[in-house]
Amino acid sequence: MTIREIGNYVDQEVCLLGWLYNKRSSGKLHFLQVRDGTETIQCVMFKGDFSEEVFKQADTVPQESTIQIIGTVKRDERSPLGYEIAVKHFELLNEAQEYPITPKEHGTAFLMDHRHLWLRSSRQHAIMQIRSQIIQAVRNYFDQNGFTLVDAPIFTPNACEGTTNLFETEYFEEKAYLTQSGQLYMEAAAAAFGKAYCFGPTFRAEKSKTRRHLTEFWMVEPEVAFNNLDDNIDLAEDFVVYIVQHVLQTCRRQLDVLERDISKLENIQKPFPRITYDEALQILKEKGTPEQQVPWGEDFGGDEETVISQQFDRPVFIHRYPAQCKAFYMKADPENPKVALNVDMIAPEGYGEVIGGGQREDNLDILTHKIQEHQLPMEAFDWYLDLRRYGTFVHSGFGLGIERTVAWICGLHHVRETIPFPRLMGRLRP
RNA sequence: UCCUCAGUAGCUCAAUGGCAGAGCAAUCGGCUGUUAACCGAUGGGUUGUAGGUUCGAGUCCUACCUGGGGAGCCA
Repeated sequence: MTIREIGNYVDQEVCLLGWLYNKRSSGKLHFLQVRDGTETIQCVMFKGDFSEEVFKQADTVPQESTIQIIGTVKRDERSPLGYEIAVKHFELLNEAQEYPITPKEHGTAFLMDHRHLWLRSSRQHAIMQIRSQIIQAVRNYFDQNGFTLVDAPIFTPNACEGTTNLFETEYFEEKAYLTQSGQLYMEAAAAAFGKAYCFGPTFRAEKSKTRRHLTEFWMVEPEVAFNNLDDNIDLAEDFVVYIVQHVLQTCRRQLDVLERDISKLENIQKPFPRITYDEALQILKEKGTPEQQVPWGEDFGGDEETVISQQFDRPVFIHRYPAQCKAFYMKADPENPKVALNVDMIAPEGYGEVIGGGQREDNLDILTHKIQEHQLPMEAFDWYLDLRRYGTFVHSGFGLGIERTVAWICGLHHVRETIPFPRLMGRLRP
């Protein structure tokens, strides 16, 4: 029996193993908030039902002590869960030492130092359950739509985009880097399986300190043979709607705990607006401040993304950025080679870029030329160029950042709360 | 890397250059329906580190360390 399924046990006697989350006492009555990992329930003890010692003990149990409760499940409107347990038997299995996280407020640094304990708190508990459901939705979606899971390596011999800082590590006699994307490998997978995706951690050694950045984060990256840019956007749109609807169906209580505005999520239905980079610049011209006027050719910053996303009540796709600010593998638009066939998806409410992707360059000569142009080591990409030598094909894909998606769906201010043990610049512990 | 703010009790924060304090937590007592319960009492301090100015520094100055917020880059 877990508290999550307590509704099936009304008026029955149950045995509950858990931890004391909080307690209130009223002289002849104790109210114990007990959590078992699934939920928290109020357990009520009347003085007359217990010996002097046991009733006294229950009043002095420290927070987070391990306890066993035997009692009867009652429906009760006064209890937050709608049910409570009338306790018949109380046993202290382990008395906890003084618990550092109290029901009062704490600072971010203190909570992050105690992340291993903070995960027990109701808000963090709700966030992790939503994260788990988001990941389940990701897997369901691809599994049900003919994709094959193809795991990409974490050790890589070279930078696949070259520019950003990578974590370097020793690999026997040579240097290796922690992956920043599985994309190049997914292109190989698309040629082998048609529809493929990978899901795993990625690493960026950038010394960025913002609420949207982690040094280690999880990314899901589908890649599909014979999809062009429009097909790719269709896929991303369908995928995001599926994830949000799945969370709405499975995590109502958790969204409640987080006080998330559900109506904002119910809005997330097809179609999402699709605008070009040039149209996005036009929006900034009309709605942005003087500082937010981006000259053609430059990428948007967080503030600019927010201004653009505020014009819409659902995620917005921005496509065809200037090729000069995008990676070498992006295919240029045949109708205007100055722009790339890429797409970013900006989440609403200022949550920023959640998806980045596009159609890949499939021409051997053009791709070779671009690698030279970006001054990347040709030998590192020899295997990658093989994909254009042996049956090249139109293909597209994208990467979705799990933590930013969780932050958006949960309505959180900072991505550090969206992953169990965040890795940030200057934070490696716990 | 740059800009900016902060560091005082276990936690969150006060303290005009002049006696280092409150709420919560802890400990003890009270209360028969509490919802961050409430009421009373008790204990709790190398004011981030090193130096300097001053009769006197938590407070002013210098350097360093740590953390928060923001920027660039990105998912």
